[in-house]
Amino acid sequence: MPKTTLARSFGNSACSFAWEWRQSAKSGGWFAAPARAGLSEPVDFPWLDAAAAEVAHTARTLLGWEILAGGVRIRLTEVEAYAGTGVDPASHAHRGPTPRTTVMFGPAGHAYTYFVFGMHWCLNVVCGAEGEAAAVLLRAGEVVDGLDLARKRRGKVPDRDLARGPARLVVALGVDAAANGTSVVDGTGPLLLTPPTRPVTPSEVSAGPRVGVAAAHDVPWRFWITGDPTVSPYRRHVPRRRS
DNA sequence: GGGACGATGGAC
DNA sequence: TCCATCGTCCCC
Repeated sequence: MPKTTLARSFGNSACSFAWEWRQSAKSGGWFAAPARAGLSEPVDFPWLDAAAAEVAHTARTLLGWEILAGGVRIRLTEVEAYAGTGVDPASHAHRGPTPRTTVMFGPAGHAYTYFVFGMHWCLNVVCGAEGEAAAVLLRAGEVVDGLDLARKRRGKVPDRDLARGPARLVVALGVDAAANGTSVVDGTGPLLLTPPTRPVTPSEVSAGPRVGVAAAHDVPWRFWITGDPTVSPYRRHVPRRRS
């Protein structure tokens, strides 16, 4: 499936909606506000292009979609958008392709997994045009099926915490590096992404800065279902203490 | 080849 | 608030 088709299919889903982006004169930070129906999406980021903005659109339309793996089904409640080379300084693909980010530059609808802090795995869905290297980080969700299995994998934690955070979500799904580069849309890999059982409406969605990123820390490309208990807490980037 | 640091999570 | 722990990537 071509990348552009995948992105478009998300946009045409039941949870498609339009937003507009503005910069607050008071705080200087970016925020997103719902736009009138039928209004095309304005792109206000001076350092972003239209393709990059489409990643953010794809990310928020993924809320409510369900990711299935290893007998556990998770309804996505929190995601983040990351754009490609030379566009988004917070993206792994920002400086161009590397061995690690090869998958990001490949076909849409494939999983990009990466190892972080020497101990955790995180899961992205590649999207956008071929070579664009855009991806959506799956940050959190609600376990809607395979609860016992998820509990077994995550240990003794409250159910709301089973997939409350990108690394926790990966553990609950039981996936690792083996999923890297596999399709999440055609059933040939360990992961399968399916449309919402409970659609998410625009009024339910909040947007804000991405968690823990140092660069572009004010870009509101984190999207979550407002008030959902499975959404992870916001934490700003903390610079490493120098020895 | 060295070293700084991270799209985190869990213990205090 | 602190820090485990190691792959990645920049830089010398």
